[in-house]
Amino acid sequence: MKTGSHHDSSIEQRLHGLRQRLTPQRLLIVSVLEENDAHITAEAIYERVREQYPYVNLSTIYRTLEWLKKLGLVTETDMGEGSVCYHWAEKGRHHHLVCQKCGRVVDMDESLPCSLKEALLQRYGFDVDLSHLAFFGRCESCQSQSD
Amino acid sequence: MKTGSHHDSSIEQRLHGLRQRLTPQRLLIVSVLEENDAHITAEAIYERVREQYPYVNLSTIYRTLEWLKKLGLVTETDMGEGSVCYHWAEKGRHHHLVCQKCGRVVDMDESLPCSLKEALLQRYGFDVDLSHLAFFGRCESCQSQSD
DNA sequence: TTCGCAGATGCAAATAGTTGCAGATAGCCC
DNA sequence: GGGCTATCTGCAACTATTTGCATCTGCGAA
Repeated sequence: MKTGSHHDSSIEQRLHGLRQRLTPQRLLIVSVLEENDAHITAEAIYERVREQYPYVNLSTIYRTLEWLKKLGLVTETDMGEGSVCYHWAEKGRHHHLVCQKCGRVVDMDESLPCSLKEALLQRYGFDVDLSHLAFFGRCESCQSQSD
Repeated sequence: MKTGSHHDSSIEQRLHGLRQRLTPQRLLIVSVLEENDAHITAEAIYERVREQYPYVNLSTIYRTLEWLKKLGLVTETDMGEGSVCYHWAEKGRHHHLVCQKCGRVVDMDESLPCSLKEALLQRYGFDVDLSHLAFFGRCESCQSQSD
């Protein structure tokens, strides 16, 4: 299933430029991720891809997500919900604060993690890859309550 | 298998004081963790406990680790090695910087994460539970090298 | 346009961790 | 010391994810 040149997206061109193979499965997985504003699980991507490509295998989804992660095109976050979440990296870098009491998720921008990153580079010479962090704890409403 | 009173450790007394059940399995798991200075996986704890309690089940190990985590007696860290690591919480709080290139692990004390924690409390009103963090990236030696 | 091959995929098995259920038991109360 | 019960445990099944292997295929080179 080779898309016509007039359908080629910029991501296809970029991947082609990086000498990466573009299989039908990969193109579909990438488009599901690009179209998805929220985080998405591997299982949900699998369901979406199967709509157009019924014989795709779940292990291919996982392998492709790993490949995209390695290329820096996707970020992966464990929100503590039992499955890891994925997010198209260009849809904005941010992080999360997950309340362990009520489950509320507060988004956090990059400024504080960037400060930490710079401090770690200074102190330890270590260059942290701040892809997509999730910190667990208690939100404002749940702090006064005990367990 | 009830330990004699002269064998009761302070942790047994504390757990008893918290109205927590002390089963033979739990006592053994706790002692393996207390004796272990480094991080340890669930599987390794299982092997150690089986030496003295052959019929213990791996699901009991996982359940007990979850219970100890909830009590704040153990911390859990994913060092990216395929299994989560556990550490007796009183053996010192620290965090890790894991190099994705060479695998080297740099220990980090609490001061920088504490700064982040305070900043998050100020900015978002969110009280982060800094139990045992692991940040991934590149160490000093591996930064100049490409993938 | 065809060919060859490095790498992708599907399949099934494996791994780390979780869960439902029935039976066992720690420990409190009498 | 014995009884009772809430909770723990072992077992087997399950889930999310990874991996080995054989076959397929994207795509660059001729």
